[in-house]
Amino acid sequence: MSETLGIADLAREFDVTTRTVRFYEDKGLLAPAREGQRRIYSARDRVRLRLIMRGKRLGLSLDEIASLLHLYDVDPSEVTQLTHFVGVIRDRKSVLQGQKRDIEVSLAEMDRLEAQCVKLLSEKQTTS
Amino acid sequence: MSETLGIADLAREFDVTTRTVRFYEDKGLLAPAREGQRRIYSARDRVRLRLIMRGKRLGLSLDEIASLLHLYDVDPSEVTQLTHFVGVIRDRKSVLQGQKRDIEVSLAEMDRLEAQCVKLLSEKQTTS
DNA sequence: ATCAGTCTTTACGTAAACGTAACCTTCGCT
DNA sequence: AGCGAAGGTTACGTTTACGTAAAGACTGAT
Repeated sequence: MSETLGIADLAREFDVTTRTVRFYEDKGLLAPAREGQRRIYSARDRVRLRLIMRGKRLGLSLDEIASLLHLYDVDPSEVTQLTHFVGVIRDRKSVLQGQKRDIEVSLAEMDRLEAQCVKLLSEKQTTS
Repeated sequence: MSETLGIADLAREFDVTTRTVRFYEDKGLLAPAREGQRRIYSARDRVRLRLIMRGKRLGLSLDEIASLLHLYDVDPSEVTQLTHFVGVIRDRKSVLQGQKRDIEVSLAEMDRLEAQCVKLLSEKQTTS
């Protein structure tokens, strides 16, 4: 019983298909080790897949996710790179803050709608 | 200078193409009046398009947006419809709350990364 | 009248994110 | 040795959300 993590294990853990995992590898989002032909996934790969899934829930494209993942890989040694890096991060932050606002607005609307419905329902109840 | 709002006006206002606006009509998301052949958009159409754009920013598919828009149209007279309606709203709310959480986590990570970079940059500055 | 500009319908093209199918290897059993 | 399960590659199919092009209609201005 080896502790190596195969593709099926990983897919099961994140509730995706093996096809999806291989597709992400084609896209350069994952780069598992190989034991002969077979893919072996490390803890780092799991972290990456977790970030990918979060990105997807946020509505990012795989390309966008790829560039975000790349942020974590860049060796932060050059000042120019670092400066650019900070810019990219700030851009993403403002996008995320905008999305958060949208969500809060939508949630408020939903609360209003829900309250209206509940009220209507309770009225129907009492008159029945 | 008529006050009627044509497709180009609407498209410009929301920074989309006319193709997109017509596409949304095909999908049942918009239903503008007609003056002969030409589409005339009302204030209600503008509100709808605004909701559509917000849905898109939240990563919803057009089909999901359609069903949400439909929620606003339903005549809330039937109890069964109302009950179902409330269920749909609560589902969407939980999805949005999850997304909000994801965003907060991501924002925290970005803050961390940004702080790291700034720190590194200031170190490079002092040693230059 | 015509001519540019704006609108219409119809329809084929496309990029993204996988699904699905076909076919081959390898490993652990019995 | 043979068999099934799991993993591999290759490649075509599918859906979504439009882009883009073709070809005709209408409308105001010159």
